[in-house]
Amino acid sequence: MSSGDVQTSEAERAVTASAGGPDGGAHVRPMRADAMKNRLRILDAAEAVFAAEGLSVPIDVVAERAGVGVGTLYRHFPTKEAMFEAIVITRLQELVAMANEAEAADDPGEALFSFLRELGNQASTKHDLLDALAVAGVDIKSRCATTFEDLQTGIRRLLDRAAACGAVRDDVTTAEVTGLVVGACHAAGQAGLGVTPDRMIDVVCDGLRRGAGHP
Amino acid sequence: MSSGDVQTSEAERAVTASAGGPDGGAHVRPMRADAMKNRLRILDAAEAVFAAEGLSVPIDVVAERAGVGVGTLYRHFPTKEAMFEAIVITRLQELVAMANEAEAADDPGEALFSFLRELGNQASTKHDLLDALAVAGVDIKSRCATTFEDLQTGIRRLLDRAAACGAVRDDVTTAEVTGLVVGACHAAGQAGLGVTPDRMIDVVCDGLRRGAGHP
DNA sequence: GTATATTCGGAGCGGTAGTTCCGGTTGATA
DNA sequence: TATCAACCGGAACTACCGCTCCGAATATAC
Repeated sequence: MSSGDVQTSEAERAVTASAGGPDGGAHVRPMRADAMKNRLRILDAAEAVFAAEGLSVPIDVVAERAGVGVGTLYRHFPTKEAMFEAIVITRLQELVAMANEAEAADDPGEALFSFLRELGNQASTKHDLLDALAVAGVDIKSRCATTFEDLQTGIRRLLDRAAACGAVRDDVTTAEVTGLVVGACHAAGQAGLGVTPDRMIDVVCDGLRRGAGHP
Repeated sequence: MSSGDVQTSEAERAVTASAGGPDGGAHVRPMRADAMKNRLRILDAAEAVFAAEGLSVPIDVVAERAGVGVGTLYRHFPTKEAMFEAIVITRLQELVAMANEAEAADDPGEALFSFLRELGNQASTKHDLLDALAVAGVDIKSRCATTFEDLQTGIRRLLDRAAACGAVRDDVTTAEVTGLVVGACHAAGQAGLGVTPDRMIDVVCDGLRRGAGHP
């Protein structure tokens, strides 16, 4: 249950630190006002642009949208991937929290299914989250790895609980379920064939229901 | 029913033309022996490399594997995409033929499901096919478009037939079914999480079975 | 054997994208 | 207000990739 506290670097938490007030460590002088303003603008721009275009968007686009030069951008984030992680990790945390909440629901089956639907909504709305989930497991590097494992754990709990009460089949893995949902979103993301992930996820949920073994 | 005859350019069919013997048109002198040998080596290398690495592989890799320079490669194929199409289109044609065969099967439901399983096998084995199917509908350009539409039609027939006899639900589209299968393969293609598409496609098939309306 | 058109090969061009560097600017401090 | 460290901006550097170009090599025809 280490999903609550997150590893954030000194530089990045400086925003909330000086925004929320003086924290314990006084040895780091607060960030300059213009620097902090720019940092927030960069984060806003990055969130919007990454959500709309995904990870493949050039970094200049983020800089332009934020009204900032690329140099400024690299002052705040050592690399493009670091910036990407800063955005994605909060999205993952939201999902983790959602999964933990769902665990308290009465109907284990419906708890799993509604979470999967929400996962589909998020993944098809935020293109960067979709990208992150699609390659999760490839490059296990980055701070996202921990949070992603938390998400995996949360989904596994939902899945196990639903399987234990016979709501879904018990021979599917967490990776397979997430793979199906993320895959559906990936297909839905393609323009030109007018497909929404909703019905595809319905099909997946129905498929999970079928063949449920021991009630 | 135009899935049998395929549009091939003059240059590309020259291989089979001069290999099989003199054809009708005598105004085109047969390709030089070394050129033909290289063309075949390029096609072999391209198929292997694209299957293993997908479309994103640099063209130098194909050239190196074929033991030729990139200049030679571009002599035979005007662009990288053309080479890619030359490989993918035959794969698509195989799938179209498979879909047409499946239409003659006794059990419409099982015909659809076994085809989807085979589609999954192909897509997860040949990485280039997966790439092509994943972006099908985005760039409707290229000669693949026609063949891809043939494939869509074939799948639609299987789907309609299965829905008509009540084997599967009747509210899903062809794009959704292919999206689910291709999405599953996409997830399975990620190394590190050890997932095969088989069981995911099983889940999809079960999901299609459920909610079948009018038998 | 010679002539010639065809083909080969890979250095190089142009464009893209991530990252660095440094002169100019500006907010914080006294 | 004056001083200075921190910060800004974008030109430039590096790496990569698709593609072109042209002198060298060679298969084919006579």
